[in-house]
Amino acid sequence: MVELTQFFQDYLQKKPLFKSKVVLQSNYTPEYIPHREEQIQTMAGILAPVLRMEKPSNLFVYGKVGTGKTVVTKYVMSQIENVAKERRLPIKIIYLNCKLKRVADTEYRMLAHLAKEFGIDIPPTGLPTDEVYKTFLKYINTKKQLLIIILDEIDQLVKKSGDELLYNLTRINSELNNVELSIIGISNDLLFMENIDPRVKSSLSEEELVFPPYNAVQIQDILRERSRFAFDSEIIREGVIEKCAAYAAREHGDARRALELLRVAGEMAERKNKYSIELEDIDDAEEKIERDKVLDLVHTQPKQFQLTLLSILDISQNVTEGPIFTGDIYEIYKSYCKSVALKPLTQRRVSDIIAELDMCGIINARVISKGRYGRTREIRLGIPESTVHSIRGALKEGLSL
DNA sequence: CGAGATTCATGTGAAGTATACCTTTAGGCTTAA
DNA sequence: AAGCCTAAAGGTATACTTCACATGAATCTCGTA
Repeated sequence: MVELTQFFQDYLQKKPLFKSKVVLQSNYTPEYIPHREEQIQTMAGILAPVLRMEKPSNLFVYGKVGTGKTVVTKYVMSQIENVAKERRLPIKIIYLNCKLKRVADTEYRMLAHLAKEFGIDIPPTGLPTDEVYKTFLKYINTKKQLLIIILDEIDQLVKKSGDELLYNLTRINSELNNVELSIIGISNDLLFMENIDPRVKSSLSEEELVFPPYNAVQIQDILRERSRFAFDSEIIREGVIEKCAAYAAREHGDARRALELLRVAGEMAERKNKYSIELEDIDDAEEKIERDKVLDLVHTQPKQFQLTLLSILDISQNVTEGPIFTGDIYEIYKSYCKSVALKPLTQRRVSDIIAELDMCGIINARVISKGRYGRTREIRLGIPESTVHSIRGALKEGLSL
């Protein structure tokens, strides 16, 4: 006990490594966003009419992960909100991430979530979807106002629930007389609009904005800018920023990843009682991020998903080489179900689950034909070999195996 | 030898089922006039 | 008679199952050169 007290004492005595950790977190909206002046300007231009209480065009934002779509959008929105508040303009902006499982991944849930923003409670199930529409519309139509709805990662939603809901959304305006509603769709998938009903397409993307990936130098700028607020200057060793940027640029210029790398590297260093961030901390950070990402994702998934993943991990450890096939997974999965006393799902369902795991990026699955020997998914792990073991361990523990 | 038929192991779509939850409604009970 | 509560009826969303059919290249079959 005494030792622990001492430990905490020491901890507090120690000069903290971080000056401010928030600025490195992914939900932080910085004041200054390097290399996105153009996009900010354009977006501001498109949305400026709201301040005159005119409905701005619907906007569609494209760009790969970590190119600043969300940050820029949120930034512009907060600016608009500020002005609106100052002038007491009845403008309401709602941000909604459609990817979050069990939050907004169906039309119904998206609406329910939207409604919740207005303080309307919609039950998790039971109501007809168009009834929810009516309730929602009726409520927002009671007051004259301008509404901007931001649908982040909208491609995920449409992939799951079809593009009908987009059509419904675009039609909302004609049902309302007090309210003008604009939609900002954000998509990681550059080809997203290709397979969409042309009617919807034209009305939903009246304006489009493309975010190109950052290059390594730009990411360095971003990192420097943020670390200025996050750390004292002497903490970051030579080459650290460069290395973070290089790691992140390796894929396609994912700034979010770069920032996360830097933050976690800081945390690693802090835990090692160091007062500086060195190159090796970045490598540790990379591994930890990968592991945490999967773990976090996995823990929030239903047991069945966990079991399926565990089965995949199992095989990949035993069968070091070569791809994994659905049938093998299903066999192992079933045996695990037995030992956890859980009713196994059908192979049909497990097949879908595997497809979903693929969507999450934990695994890479693709359908191949093995000719005479049938047809199956060829599955490879999408996570580094080094983390497999610890993930597997954590999974087993979580399932009390 | 090569074109077409077969075959395997599973993908995939549609339709059905179970469950959990919703609103509506009708009946019964209580209460107050 | 009005008001309130309850339980049944009728409806929906979601996760899952069942059924049936689709796939597509390795392999087989068999007619032909």
